[in-house]
Amino acid sequence: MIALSQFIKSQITISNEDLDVILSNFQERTIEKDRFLVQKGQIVTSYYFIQSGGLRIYFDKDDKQITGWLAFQNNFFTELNSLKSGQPTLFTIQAIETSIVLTIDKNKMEQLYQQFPLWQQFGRQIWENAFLNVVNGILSYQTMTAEERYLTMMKQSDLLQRVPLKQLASYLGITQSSLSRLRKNIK
Amino acid sequence: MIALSQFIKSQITISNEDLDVILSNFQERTIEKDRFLVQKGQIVTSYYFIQSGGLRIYFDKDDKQITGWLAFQNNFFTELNSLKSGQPTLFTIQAIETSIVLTIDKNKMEQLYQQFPLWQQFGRQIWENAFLNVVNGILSYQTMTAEERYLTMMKQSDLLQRVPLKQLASYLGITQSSLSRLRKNIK
DNA sequence: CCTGTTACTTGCCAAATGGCAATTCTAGCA
DNA sequence: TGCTAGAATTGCCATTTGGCAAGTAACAGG
Repeated sequence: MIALSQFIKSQITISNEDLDVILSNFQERTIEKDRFLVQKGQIVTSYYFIQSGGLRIYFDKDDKQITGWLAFQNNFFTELNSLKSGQPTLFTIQAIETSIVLTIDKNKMEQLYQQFPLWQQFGRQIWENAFLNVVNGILSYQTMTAEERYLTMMKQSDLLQRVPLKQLASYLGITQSSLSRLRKNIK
Repeated sequence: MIALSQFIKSQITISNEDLDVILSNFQERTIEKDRFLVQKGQIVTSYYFIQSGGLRIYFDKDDKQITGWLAFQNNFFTELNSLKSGQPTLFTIQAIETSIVLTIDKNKMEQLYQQFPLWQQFGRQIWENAFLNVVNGILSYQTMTAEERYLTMMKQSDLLQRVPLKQLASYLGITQSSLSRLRKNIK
């Protein structure tokens, strides 16, 4: 759990003892490429830290899958809607590539929040950062062409080279054919 | 500050004594229609609760203003990028309509976080909710046409009736003429 | 009431994107 | 090696959106 330790320490100043208590609440889980961390209909009860690999979150619209978000290693991730509401999620979380995920139950998380005020601060900062990321996503729709969004996205992770085109296309808000044509122009 | 009290109580269970201490750190400020709460180049150091009215946040792209987000009464709001980084903001926050805003300095906020762990929880929940809102915004770009986004947006607040068309257009990620044409079709 | 400014609409045409289907490419597997 | 299913590309055409400029409407100030 070195990656997670470092990540936490980059956000808050915490003693090793407290850190160990916190880390002991995480469980390691390996998700093979293309397999699922969460499937639609399930109730999401955990937060996830991506130790290695990458995940995509998508949902079914009509008969198509819409990729809503992509997350890569060293990030926290979950489907917050279901987690907060306790309702079954509409989303599926799938591994882009075999990934190691550290999971922590939301009840444990709440418990740690109470136990360590510093951890509550950590949680707050995580969501502030997540918020900033998503806001940038919105801005990209308001100010960039699909082509610019594509180029920007590809810089995020070289994992994306191996993601099927149609998954990327729906993430960019365009169709597979359009993305294919865009890509031809770029070359 | 009744609106704020109610808002806080809807999020956390807090004693009236603690609540009073917290409320005493907020300052009321009235922003006339079209005037600015924050202007680009300033360093944002406060969080804002909109007691009444509505605000828009925009930035200059080339010679145009891009409306990045709209916020209405009973919501917390700030430009988090500048607030967290301490760098001058690229954004301007303007009153759509004369608004009463309760401001709290980020240092005071941090202090309260330390003093009341419950308040830290409040802060976390605010950002979780903000995150959810913005994620829904992203989804609307991935799954809805500009027309659907327009109709959805108009349901948010009747304040929007009075917002100039071009501000709405940039928020939707389209041009003013396109929105004008859309609107004609809808009628 | 006039005037100037700003907001909004519209026409024209170009560019971007979508929808659909046929074709080509690719990678895994018998 | 050859087959096959899924992925990606491409062609054709319709629709949406953009860019620009001209025209119209709304509104505030003198």
